[in-house]
Parts: sequence; structure tokens; C-alpha cells
Amino acid sequence: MRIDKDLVAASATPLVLGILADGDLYGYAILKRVGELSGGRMQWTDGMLYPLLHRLERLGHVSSSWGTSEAGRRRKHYAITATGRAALADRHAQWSVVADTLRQVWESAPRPATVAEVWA
Amino acid sequence: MRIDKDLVAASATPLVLGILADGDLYGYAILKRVGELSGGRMQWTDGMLYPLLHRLERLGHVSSSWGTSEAGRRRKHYAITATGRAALADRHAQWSVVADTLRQVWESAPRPATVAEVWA
DNA sequence: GGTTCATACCTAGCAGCACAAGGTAGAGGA
DNA sequence: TCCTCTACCTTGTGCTGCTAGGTATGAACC
Repeated sequence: MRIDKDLVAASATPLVLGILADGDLYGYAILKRVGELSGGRMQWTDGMLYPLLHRLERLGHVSSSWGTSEAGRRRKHYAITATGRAALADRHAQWSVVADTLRQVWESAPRPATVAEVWA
Repeated sequence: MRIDKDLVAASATPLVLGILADGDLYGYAILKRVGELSGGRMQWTDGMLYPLLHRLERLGHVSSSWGTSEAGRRRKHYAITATGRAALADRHAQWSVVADTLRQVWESAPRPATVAEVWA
């Protein structure tokens, strides 16, 4: 499943903050966690995650600290802050508004034809 | 309610296509319809809608034709195409994937204890 | 007649962000 | 030795919403 970039952009911040709200994690593990949670249907690139984490840190939504794995590899651990939790709640509310609106058009509209039907 | 621009970007295409799937409409009316459907919580600017409509037309997802209102004002009517319906179905599927994933993190995240739980 | 508001369309310039592609580096296995 | 996985980072490109403008008509009010 290919997710359009604008939808990735819209969900990236709430997803990262939501994952971190469940417990501290490091970058690479967040990448794997997104794959898990979506059943493999979402596959983020690290090229979008790391800049996002830096941005969230600059905004004060997360804090970071360097650590080391048992294997001796360096890891940068991220934790959500109080500001981050507030931002998460705000994003959640926004998402609900948009999701409610979209549900209305999808319910009222005749069922969209599937790709298979169009190409049949 | 202020909706972040990335969430606007993610929902704009499916919303317009969904609205047009329910019946032909002209640009300005789409703007008003979004406000209605969202209970006034979403307020699009025309500066984002018109370029979006032109883009959707260029992609073949909608078609347009000039008309005139009873009052004599010129209006550009838009209609969804078969390709547009396919794109809508695709966006709908993508949205579901992301929404399912987000629901998981929001459910798993710790939340304040309810009064009932505190007294249990 | 003049002013203001709502309707109805359009565009240019700016800023933000995902993505592709590339780099650095250590650990473990074939 | 070489490859893969882990684990982090940055640069350049392209797309897109937003701000801020512009154009034009009709209706309501003074």
C-alpha cells in the first residue's frame, strides 16, 4: 500500500507523538513500530523521520538523550514532553474534525467505484 | 478550530472528490459546502481551492464547464470523472490505513483514570 | 449616484516538508 | 573479505497550502 506524501505528512507528527506517549523509544525503533502498527502497510523512510524528530525537539515536543544498546551501538532516545502531549491532544482533535467531515461525504456519496471496476 | 496545513493538504483532494461524487458543483459552492459539512470547523481559503481544482482537472479527475447563475454571474461547474472516482476510492483506502494505525496509538496511550476506576 | 458587502473567479511569491539519494559507522554472519 | 542489518545524518528537488493581492458583477443601503 502506497500512502500519498501529503497523508504521510499529516499523520507523521501525531503518530510519532502517540508512539512516544506510550513509552520512550529511539529513532530506528519508531520506524519499525510504525510498520508493526500498520500491519506493514505504512513504510516510512528514515529520511523523513530524523528531520521530523529534530523539528519536534526544536519545538519542545520531545526531548532526546544519547544511549547505547547491549550490542554497543549508539542510540538516540526520544521522550515526549508536556508540551508534546498538549500538541498531541490538539492534533487528535483536528484529526477528529476532518475524519468526521470525510465520513459524511463518504456516507452520503454513492459508493465509489473500485479501481478494479474502473479498469474492468 | 485551526486545522494544520498538512492535514488540510491530506484531506483536500478526497473531500473535493467526495463532494463532487455526490453531485456537480462550482468552486465557490464547494468552499461553502466544506464549511457546512464540518459544522463551520473547517474554513478553506479560495487560494488553495482553485489551484487544487485546476490540478485535479489536469490529472483528469474532474472536468469543468462554464455556466451562469440565475443572477447572471459566471460560474465554473466541476464534475467528477471515472478516473476521479477511482482516485477517490484509492484515497479512501489510504485514509483507512492511516486512521486505523492512529486509532491504535491513541487507544494504547495512557489516559487519565476515570472516577469509576479510582473508586473500584 | 456612491459605497459596501457577498459572490465568483484567478495568480504570484513564499515557506514548509516528504522523498530520493547519498554518506558515516559498527556488529554479525557467510 | 563481503554483505546485511542496525543506526544515525544531510542535501537537493518537487509539490502544495497560505498570504496577499487582482478582476468583475449584483444587491442593499444611504
